[in-house]
Amino acid sequence: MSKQIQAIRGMNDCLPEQSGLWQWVEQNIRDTVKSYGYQEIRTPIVESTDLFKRSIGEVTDIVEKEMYTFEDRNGDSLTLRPEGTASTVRAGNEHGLLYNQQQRLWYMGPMFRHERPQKGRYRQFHQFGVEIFGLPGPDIDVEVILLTARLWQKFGLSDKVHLEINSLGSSESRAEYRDALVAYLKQHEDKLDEDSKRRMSTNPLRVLDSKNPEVQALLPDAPDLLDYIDDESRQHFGLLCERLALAGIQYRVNSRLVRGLDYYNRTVFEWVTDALGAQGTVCAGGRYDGLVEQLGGKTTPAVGFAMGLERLVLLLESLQLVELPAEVDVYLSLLGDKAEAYGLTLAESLRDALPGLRVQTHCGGGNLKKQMKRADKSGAAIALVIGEEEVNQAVVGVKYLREDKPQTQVSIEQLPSLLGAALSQNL
RNA sequence: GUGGGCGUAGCUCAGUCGGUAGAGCCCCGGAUUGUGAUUCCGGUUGUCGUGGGUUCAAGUCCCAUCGUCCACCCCA
Repeated sequence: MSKQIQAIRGMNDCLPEQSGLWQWVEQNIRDTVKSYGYQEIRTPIVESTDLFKRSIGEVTDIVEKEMYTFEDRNGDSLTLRPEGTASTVRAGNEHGLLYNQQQRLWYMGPMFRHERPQKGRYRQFHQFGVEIFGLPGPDIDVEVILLTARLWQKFGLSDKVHLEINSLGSSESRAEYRDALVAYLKQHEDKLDEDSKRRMSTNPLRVLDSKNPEVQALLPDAPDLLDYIDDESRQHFGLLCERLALAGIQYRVNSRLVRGLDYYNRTVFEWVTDALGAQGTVCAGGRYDGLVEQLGGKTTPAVGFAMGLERLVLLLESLQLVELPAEVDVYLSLLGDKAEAYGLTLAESLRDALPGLRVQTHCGGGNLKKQMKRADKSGAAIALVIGEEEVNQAVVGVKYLREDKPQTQVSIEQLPSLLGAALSQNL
């Protein structure tokens, strides 16, 4: 036997056992964004490397060491997208969707980051995201948060996640704060660990969410981000908080919440769970009013978020909140050549008569015992039994696999209405 | 990129002091000529991740390597 080829590290197969839950999640997401009037945008998985360098920030880990970057045959540097916002903005600029317009867009699909895999973090992972353009006010910030809250509701996760919000202010006030923070940290440099010292030069704000207790101990006396934000941002943030409260959304202001990506300003938020180990952020986003211009478009306010679908699915699995219906409603057991030939066309006519009915036809022959085992395993509520007798008399045996009802025999004519009534909940 | 745990049947795992490889589940057959899920009986399943080393002898000890999981970093 030759050596088996395996999937690439950190890239997972979605097996039949899991695909049902994934489809359920995806369907709920599609229904939800539809109910807000958002439109889908689909962009390529591969983009110019420069797009991500310019948007995410040159010195972020994502760009420095986590991108799947390779050369095209003509020497261009291409990258498998590590997130969805940059591509959306690129497409929006390229097709004139953003200038002087309002857009409420969503996307869902695979993203790629070359990190060491661990629970809730994979090299190919999937994100659902929303990007809104042309709306500067806190009202739309509230709307996208409400949309996420509605999703938790649908998923039965409302009491498993909590919302943290913050404002980063304008890019100017953020820079001011950054200087103040660095000055403070410099005074206490002897107490900082290696990571924090490194962050001080690369992304000082991220020292704020260090997990090192000694570093954390320094922070209560450190300058507070919310003291530094500009008046307009303060007002924006005040309205955001007010309207969230009005909408009945529980939140916690966390003035140490910063986002890793460079392009955020003003509102940032995170939905966090403690049920996923170290990767507790299941959804995160914020405002990025400068990015469209940074990528060559006209100044356009924007806000959005991304949700990690693996984390979401992991959460749903671990809490066992979702009970999916069986994949099959009716299993057709066929005994003998005559019944086998007959069965395939009968199944087709049932699918014609009852759209939505899931019929599985037994293939491969075998005795009835074997076929009933298959029927049971399929999850079907009803097994139809057809042998030569039944074909000759134009009847079928109807056996109920999930309830205590005697097996009956009905004519072919009556079968669709009987199935329709028996399975009305599923159809 | 750094640290730690784990790789034995399709799956979950046991395997003592180094002495010729085990269980449960799954699957298959039978008890029941055409009736599942329950019960009983029988059966199949192995490059012990890979390569090297120590040894009379390695699943077991040592080294390397690959894979995987968890954590750090970072992020959804």
